[in-house]
This record gives sequence, C-alpha cells and structure tokens, in this order.
Amino acid sequence: MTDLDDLDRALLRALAQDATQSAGALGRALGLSQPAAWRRIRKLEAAGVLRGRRLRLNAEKLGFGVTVFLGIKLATKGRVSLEDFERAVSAIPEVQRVEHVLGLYDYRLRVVARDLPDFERVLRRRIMTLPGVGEVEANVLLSEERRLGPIG
Amino acid sequence: MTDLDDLDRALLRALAQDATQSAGALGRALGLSQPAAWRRIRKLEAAGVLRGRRLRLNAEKLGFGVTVFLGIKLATKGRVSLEDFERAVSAIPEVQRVEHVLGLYDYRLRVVARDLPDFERVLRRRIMTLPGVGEVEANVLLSEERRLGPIG
DNA sequence: CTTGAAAAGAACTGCCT
DNA sequence: AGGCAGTTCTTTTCAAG
Repeated sequence: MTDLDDLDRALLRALAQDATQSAGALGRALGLSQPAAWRRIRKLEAAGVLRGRRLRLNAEKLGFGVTVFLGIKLATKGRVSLEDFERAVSAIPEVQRVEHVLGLYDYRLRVVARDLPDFERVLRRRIMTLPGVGEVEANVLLSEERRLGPIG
Repeated sequence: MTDLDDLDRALLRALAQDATQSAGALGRALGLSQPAAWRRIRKLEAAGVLRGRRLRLNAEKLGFGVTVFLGIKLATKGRVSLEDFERAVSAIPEVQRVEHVLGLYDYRLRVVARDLPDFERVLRRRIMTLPGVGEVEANVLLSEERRLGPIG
C-alpha cells in the first residue's frame, strides 16, 4: 500500500472516468496548476499505483457477440498440474482472463466467441481438452456494469 | 459488427498493449504516416469500436488486498426484483463489476475489500441484505492474468 | 506549492496524389 | 484511401518566487 492524499485520490478518480484528460484539465478541475497535477501523476506512475492505460474495446463491434464465464474444477491438483493447466489455457486466444481462485472452483475463465456455435467449438475442442480439467460450469453474460470501486 | 481491415486490427492490437502510444509511433510501426494512423484511430472511435481508455490501477497499492468473486442466485426472480437488485448493488462502493448472467447464477459480482475482516463486513452488511438474494457463493482471487483475447 | 516560459512532441487541418 | 506540410495544442522541463 502507498500513502495517497485526497488530491491523489481525486486525481485517480477523475482519471478513472476518462484516462485521456490532460494534466492541465485535471489541475483546473482540482485547483492545481498544470505542473503540479502532472508531477502527481508521474509520482503515482513511479509508485506503481497507476500501471498504465488500457483500451476499452467494444467486443460486439469486433464480431464477438458471446461472452461466457467458466468455472473450472481441476481433477488433479498439485503444483505441476496447475502450471500445466495455466500454460495450456494461456494458448487459447478466446480466453480473455484467467483467474486462479480459492473456493468452489479452481479457475475462472472469461471466454469470448463470435456466436454460440463458435463458443461450442471452443468449449469442446479447447476447454474440455485442457490438462487436468474436472468439472466445468458456464454462465453466459447478458449485460455487465463496471464501476469505479472504492478507489478514491 | 464493423468491418475492419488488417491495419485497423494491427492498430488495435498495438494500442491494446500500450494505450499511450502516439499516432506517429503507431504509424511508424505499421508503415503509415502520422495523419493516416490518426485518422484510422478517429474512425474506430467514431464507429464505437474503441470506446475510450481506462486506467490500470494496482488495487493492492491502493490498500485493497482482497478481491472476491460472488455468484448470486436470486430467491425471487422477475423484472421488478432484477431492477431492485441492480439498483441496490450499484450503491455498494466495494462492488467493482456487476455481471448479469444466464446459468447456475443470476449475477456475478467482483468485490474488493481491504482485508478479510473488511470483506466479511461487506458480505454480511451489504451483500446478504440485498433485496431478493438467495444463494451466495464466493471465490477468493489468488492471481489473475489478463490477455488480449482474439481481437485482431 | 505557485507562475511563466520555452522546447519538444503530439494532435489536428487542408490540400494534393 | 494515403502523404506532405503547416498550425495548434499538450506535454515536459526549467527557472524563479
């Protein structure tokens, strides 16, 4: 954890809404000069709090209309099988996120596909053949809302 | 879906790695002039394919060491109870993502907390008291890997 | 911390192929 | 479509209060 003051939090909150804002605009919104806002952003980057910027892409417009969450239980657990599983799952292009979790499942995957037939292909030929896979449970995404979270 | 050519895909792939790259740098990498690369990016934004840029924040450095995924089954389903649930869940600051899904669960939530005692507080006082909540299942995040996905 | 200023670079525009 | 040249803006750094 890093110690941030209120201005750092306000800066991050503003940037989280729109990461394209200039240091000058942020400073104006918070009563800071452009160099002051800029120095704070640099410091947050140097501290590793702010790790960069990512694109927000519209999967549907890119032709990926189906998003499915998979909960996976491994049949065989152990250090080697975790590594085998992770290596194999990383090679599937349709997998957007791999989450190693503790609980009912061992892994949770976010998978995108063009449509349901395409998803079935991915599931049967790529997911079910992963090393060590036991039970697989699926949830199809209907809609999602991303929120800022308690940051700030 | 939008029709993109290979250059658009290459542009998005490069930007997905680092969204701070300038149009000039992208153009040089792809054999385009700065205005040509810039015009393509503008067009992708206008078409809604590229919906903006978000920050990559380090939750741990911000003091949120615990991330938990919750699978929630509603006890009472129906249009009204879905809306009630969504409105109430949106008011919980610790909830980072609300996913409405089809399958074993009705909703999946990504929740962050400072530590496990803090998570227990959120779970007991905010999640379990949500309107219409039935079963709740939890998975604690150990590690995650985000991949580009099949975009491009 | 601030203001002011200067240099570099990126974004944007118009015109031409 | 793409390139070139030019203008405007932001970013980035520095000096000084």
